[in-house]
Amino acid sequence: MVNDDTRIQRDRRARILEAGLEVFSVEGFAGATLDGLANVAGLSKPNLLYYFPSKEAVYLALLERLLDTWLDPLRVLDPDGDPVVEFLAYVRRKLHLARDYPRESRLFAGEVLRGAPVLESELSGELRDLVDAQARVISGWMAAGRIAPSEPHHLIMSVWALTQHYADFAVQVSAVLGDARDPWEEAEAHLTTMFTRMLTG
Amino acid sequence: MVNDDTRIQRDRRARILEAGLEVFSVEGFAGATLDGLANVAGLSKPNLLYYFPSKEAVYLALLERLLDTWLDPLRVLDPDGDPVVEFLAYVRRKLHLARDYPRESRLFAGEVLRGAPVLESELSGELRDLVDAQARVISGWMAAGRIAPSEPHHLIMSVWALTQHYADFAVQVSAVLGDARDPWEEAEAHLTTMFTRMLTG
DNA sequence: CGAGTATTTGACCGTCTGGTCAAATGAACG
DNA sequence: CGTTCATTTGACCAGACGGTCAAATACTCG
Repeated sequence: MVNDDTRIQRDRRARILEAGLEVFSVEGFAGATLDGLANVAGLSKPNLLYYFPSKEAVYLALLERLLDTWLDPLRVLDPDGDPVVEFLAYVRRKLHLARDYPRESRLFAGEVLRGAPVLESELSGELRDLVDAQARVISGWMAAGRIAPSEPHHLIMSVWALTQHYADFAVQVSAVLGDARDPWEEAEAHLTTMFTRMLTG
Repeated sequence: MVNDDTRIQRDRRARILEAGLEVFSVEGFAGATLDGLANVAGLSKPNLLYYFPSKEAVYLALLERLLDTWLDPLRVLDPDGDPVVEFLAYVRRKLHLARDYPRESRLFAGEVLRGAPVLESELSGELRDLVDAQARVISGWMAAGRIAPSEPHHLIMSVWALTQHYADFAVQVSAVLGDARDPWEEAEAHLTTMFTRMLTG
């Protein structure tokens, strides 16, 4: 049989990964404890270790699953579409990803902050290739005079920086804006304005 | 006597803070160990604890010192200057701060990522007040039609996000750009372009 | 049911960690 | 010189941590 995972195995693994996301994204890898992890997952510590061989294995499994999801929005840039529309759609997709999956965003941020000891190879492999490819699409648009010129790699990184900021620095954003305002709604308007002006020169 | 710190005390405290910056900014608070800290500082562990009562005290002292430095560039916005020049100067100052003090940037990022348990009060106090004040200056410029309209708080946060990104996610930036390019030089050009277009509509 | 397998757990272990303490060493100064 | 205070250290401790293990319990299926 290809899939000999029992119903229980799938359920437990899912609960552990969910707990890992919750815990690692706040406490970081070093700050998280197996006991805490097991607690959140609703399992005993040895029981958790029955499904994952170590704390690091949980962390690794999470990061592995993460990168794909994280890069997905970038894959969809359509070279034949309207450049401004296409790019703004990308910005919005990325912002919504940060809004809907802030724990994933923080997990990723924590990993990269610490020098990306785990993700390093994927960053200069998969990530770089994808960015290069999309940068070429954007370069094409610029060369055709369809959007204002700028450096495509930095343009893409700007999207990451600006969107993830609202998830990773949520506490700071709240402190600055106050509790009455909706950061995400305002962020969408702000980023739309910002990138529209950036692209239309 | 007002200052009864000996020469040795000043030297040791400085070395410990320097070591703390080095260690905390990479490993985070939880990941750092007193032994590691003492090692980097060139002291024995009990000796370090002779100058700071606990690991947390070192971390706290670092953060306390940090916020002021961190907000300084924002204080200098001159309402009577040319808006675009003033704002771009702020962007450049902030970018240079990130370039010259990446460890401080990462320390701050790590703290906020974890929910800012230590800095929380300062964020909704000192930080918020300063941002509000400068946001009013920018609002004034917009009302006078001297720069294109946008939401001032988000505009300021955009500067933070974009500049600190190059320090906090340095590994990722390097991975994307490759080793041959100079991220900081390119960043300055890119951010100048971006904010010029943003401000001039 | 019963046999066999999957799952769960309490008890345990070696190591690391933050922190203490008493004793040793060093500097300053009359 | 000797006294006094500042500094440094090796030895130590209690608790937390990651992880193991053998035994107990639940589940599956003939």
